[in-house]
Amino acid sequence: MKLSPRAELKAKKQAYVQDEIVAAAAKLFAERGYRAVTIDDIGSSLDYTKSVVYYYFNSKNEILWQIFQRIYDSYFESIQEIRARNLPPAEAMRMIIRKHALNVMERREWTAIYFREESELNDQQRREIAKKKRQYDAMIEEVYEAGMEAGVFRRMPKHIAVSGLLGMCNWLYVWYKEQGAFSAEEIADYCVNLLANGYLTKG
Amino acid sequence: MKLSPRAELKAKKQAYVQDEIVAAAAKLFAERGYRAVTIDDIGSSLDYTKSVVYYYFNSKNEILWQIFQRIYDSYFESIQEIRARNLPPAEAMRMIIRKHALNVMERREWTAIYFREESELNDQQRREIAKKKRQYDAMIEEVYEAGMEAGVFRRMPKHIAVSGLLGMCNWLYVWYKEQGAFSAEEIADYCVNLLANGYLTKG
DNA sequence: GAATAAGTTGACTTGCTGGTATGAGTGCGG
DNA sequence: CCGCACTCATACCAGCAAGTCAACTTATTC
Repeated sequence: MKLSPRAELKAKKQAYVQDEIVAAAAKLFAERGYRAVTIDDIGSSLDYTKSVVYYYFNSKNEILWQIFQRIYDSYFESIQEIRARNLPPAEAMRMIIRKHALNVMERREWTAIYFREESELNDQQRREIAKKKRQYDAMIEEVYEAGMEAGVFRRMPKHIAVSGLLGMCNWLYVWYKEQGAFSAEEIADYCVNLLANGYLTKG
Repeated sequence: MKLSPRAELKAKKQAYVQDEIVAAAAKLFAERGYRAVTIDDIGSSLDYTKSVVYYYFNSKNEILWQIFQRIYDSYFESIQEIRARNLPPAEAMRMIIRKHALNVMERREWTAIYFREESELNDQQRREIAKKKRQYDAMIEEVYEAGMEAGVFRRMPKHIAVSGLLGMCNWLYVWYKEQGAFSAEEIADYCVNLLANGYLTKG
């Protein structure tokens, strides 16, 4: 599909402003919760009026939906990339956990929305997200299964294992602070180690 | 302070109805989010009118605050009790994790509210809860510290360790289903084991 | 059975918020 | 220099939800 230079320019600007708005909205949603944030708030935080926001988006829900899609896609790609390398399970799992933890910390706000505001989506959106979450988990469960078969991972229901492992990482969105004493990388490494070997020093 | 028999009866009934209302509210808040639930909704779910709810509570916030206090207290007591036994760190930590995980699963809905709706509290309430959360974590960090000094726990920043351990447990409120294939006890045991020894089978 | 207290009702107020209508300013293409 | 598309502001509306209130009903006590 060809676009006139004019239309192209328009598309580019619109994409830019949309990004701006989504980012501003995400920040506010994460702080105060979706319902507590008004379109006015979102606009004001960028020195726009409400109608600017409505010019770029049809509804508040549309903004939220964008956040969900973008955050999910970025998570999905990260894992896809690791899986594509066909590494042995132990190596793959280590990288997945590390990357997942880093993603959570780097995108704290978006992640918080992703986990907290699911009930604000409509039925269809919720179904879609639920499906994607299952896909994401399933990818990692496959790795866990392979690890168990290779005898290198603890034998346990893979769903519980993966939910547990990801759980520790996901929780980072609650307690990780950028200003903290440790960098995201350091924390991610601690998590990987803790999950891989446990907190006990046996031997 | 002495109460007349009449006042006593009144207090008893009020306490009962308040419990009912708080429980109903918690269920709805957990499902749909605090802001999305109206006082009418809460009342209707018990075949009361909105006015009845306002007869027993002064405001919507008061209901939420009750939920926060009650859930925190129950968590706190569990840990207090374990700590009071002065067990060796490895034993204590195992019991703490197990009990914490069980608490999360048994009180899924209340826990969800506790973690999701903090932003709906006012400043003073938020400060109070933040303080209590720090206290709770600090108790467990002490155990972790003792374990490190005894040489039985992996050396790492205790705050990261405890946040990680509790994180896996806290996340249960997201994925644990009562109807699932495994009981809360089984899942708690898997978590304890995974956290203590890691997912790798070295040795 | 009167007096008082407890509990309940439904209509009302009030403020807010998502979304719309309309039109004014701006700048590019011709 | 005109006209059109694009961008954005102002004013507005409809609906909703928290909280209030005075009146009413039901228990309890003496």
